[in-house]
Amino acid sequence: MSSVKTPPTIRTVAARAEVSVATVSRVVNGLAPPHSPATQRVREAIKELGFRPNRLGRGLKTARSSTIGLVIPSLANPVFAGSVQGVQAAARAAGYGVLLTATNYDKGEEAGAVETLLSHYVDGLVLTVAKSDDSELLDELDERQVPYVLVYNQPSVRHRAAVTVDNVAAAREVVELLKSYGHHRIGMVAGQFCDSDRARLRWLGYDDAMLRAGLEPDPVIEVAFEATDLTQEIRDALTVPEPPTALFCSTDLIAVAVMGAATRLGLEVPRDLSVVGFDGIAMTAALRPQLTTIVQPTETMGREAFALLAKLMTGGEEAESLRAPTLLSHNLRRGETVGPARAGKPKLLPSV
Amino acid sequence: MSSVKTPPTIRTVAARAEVSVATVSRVVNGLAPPHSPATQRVREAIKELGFRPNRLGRGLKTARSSTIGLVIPSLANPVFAGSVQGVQAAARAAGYGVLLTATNYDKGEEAGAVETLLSHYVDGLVLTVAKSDDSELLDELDERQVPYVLVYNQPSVRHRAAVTVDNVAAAREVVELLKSYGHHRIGMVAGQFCDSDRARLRWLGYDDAMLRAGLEPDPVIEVAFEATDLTQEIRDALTVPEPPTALFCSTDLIAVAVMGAATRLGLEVPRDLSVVGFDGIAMTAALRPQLTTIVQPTETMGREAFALLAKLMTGGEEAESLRAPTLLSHNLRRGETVGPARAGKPKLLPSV
DNA sequence: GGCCCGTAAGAAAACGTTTACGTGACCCTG
DNA sequence: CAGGGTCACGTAAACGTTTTCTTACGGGCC
Repeated sequence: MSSVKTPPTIRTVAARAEVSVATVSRVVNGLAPPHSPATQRVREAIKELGFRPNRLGRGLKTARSSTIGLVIPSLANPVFAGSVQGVQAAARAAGYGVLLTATNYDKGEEAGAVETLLSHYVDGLVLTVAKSDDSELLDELDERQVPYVLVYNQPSVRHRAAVTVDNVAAAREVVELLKSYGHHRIGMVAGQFCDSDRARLRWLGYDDAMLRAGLEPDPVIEVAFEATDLTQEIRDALTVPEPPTALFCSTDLIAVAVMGAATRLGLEVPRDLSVVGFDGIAMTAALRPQLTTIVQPTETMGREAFALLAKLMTGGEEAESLRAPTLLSHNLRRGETVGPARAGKPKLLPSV
Repeated sequence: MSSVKTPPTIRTVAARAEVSVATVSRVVNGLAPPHSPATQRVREAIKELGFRPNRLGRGLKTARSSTIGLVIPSLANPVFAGSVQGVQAAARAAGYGVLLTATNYDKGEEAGAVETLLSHYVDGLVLTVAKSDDSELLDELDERQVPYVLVYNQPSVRHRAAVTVDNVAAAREVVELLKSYGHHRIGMVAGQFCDSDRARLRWLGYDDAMLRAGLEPDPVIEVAFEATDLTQEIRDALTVPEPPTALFCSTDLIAVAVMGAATRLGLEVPRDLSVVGFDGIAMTAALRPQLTTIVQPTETMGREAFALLAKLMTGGEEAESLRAPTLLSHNLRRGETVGPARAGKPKLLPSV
């Protein structure tokens, strides 16, 4: 009665088609003569039985699982969700499964996550890590010859495969845009540098552009990535002798939080304060005022990353040449959150 | 030189500890006497060699992969990202890997995705599908005795495991809230019903509450899930003899788009139009005005779903009793997008 | 002291594939 | 027609585990 019928194996098929298992395997893998009578019978048998090769068996033999691992800081940030979507789509098209893990911006978890994935025998990894330069984790992957591609990380060492935008250049563009609107005091709000080398690179671009423009960079306002209420931080940043008239935020999520804080402080964006983000997550386009930000092609980055990884995994001769950062082009979206620099000091609402 | 050292197997360990492979296996699985000398030696050997059991080999033998499949419509909607995060965290804690697939709201892809996952020999599935009631896909899973748990879906048939909120009741609450603000003409903006039974249930609650309150339900304004510019649709909906003074949106993403459209039409929320969402995605709390919406405990739902799935997979006796929808409690967040019903007809900006 | 039972550990057979190697059958060439 | 070469297919040995069945070894009990 409750007999669970076990799925057909290559042997069942072989019996049905009256051939050997080897022949079935060859047909499945496209190594058999395409029109021989045996092949035909095997094809029929496969169809009739609904046979699907068992990946575990195959994996055991070939030492590959047709599965890749994907490590990201958090799904709460849509920018990562975008790349995941891209990786996943590309992987599925190529017959790969995607094993997902989030690290919650915790460096310790990164290593654990990778270890777990490797124990699942993934064939390669797509990673977004905190730091991509002097990373023990990446060093170890290099040593163990595990193929991997970084996304969003922009390593300065040349032998790591990565897909990203030029964070430094993009940040410079932002500063230039703000300057063209007459801003002189431009602040930067960023996630903790130690948790994200992206934040650091964006700051580098900011700093460089400020100096180049003859402006004095403000000390960076460091905030938690997931913070949703930044009222206090922004209030503090604006109650100084010469408060910034514009804030460049290292992510869109932070920018949205900053805009919320501004409203709560009685400021109007962009009249009293200009705000610029970085990432270009979809929802910020629907906001009023629409966020001015650097748009990254998140899904494309994911697809690109998988494509690269696929090449690394098949391990061609040219693999070495692939181990270098790929820079995709970004796009400065001119939204509605940047306006002319305000002249006087803004009046803040008292805190409740 | 380029010799890739192959990872240690159970046999390597056995040799090193001078025991049989069976003993090693037993130690690894905790079936060996905890203090026998042999066990000690095995433990040492494992540590020294850095041995990790090969899941493929194990899976092949035990017919389980300690991997589950996760199917969601899209990662672009943070509400799904939330549940993924929950599932993933719980799964990892339990030693399971998570294979992720997105269907892009495409019913055809659902079946394909599941098929792919099953070919990876996942032990169970966590699904968010378009329709959970008369679904061929779910019927087939039932028949094949694949353990699965639905998330966000709220099947009316009783034998399907699911974790969700009470969509109907929540929608009723929304209508009641709006009514308490004096709204009589309340419109509903929803994703296509055929693509989401959630949208349908929320409409059901809306419809029921309207009738019960003696109000006349408007015809639903159906929009695409991913639509970002709804200006035209909202304009049309408001240029009728008696336009709605409030719009209940079936998702937060739609609500944000509606608010954007309202601004573009020269309307101020909530003065000219009240807007309510559904989902409670984090960013809508940071928006000004803050969105009034039904908050679902997304991450908890994910965790809960995995917990349920785990029980189903170990297939206890009591498994049958688990196959029923679990309703988690939601929360009506009173934000700033609902105000008193506007008396006159709003003036819309002309289209550009 | 003989018997039985419980416990520890080994031998070996699976699990579902892929693939190196072998064996005919066939064709082509000289 | 002999010889070699190609091709289609079969045989069987892996891949790394788990697990059933044995065997061996000590005690405890009468």
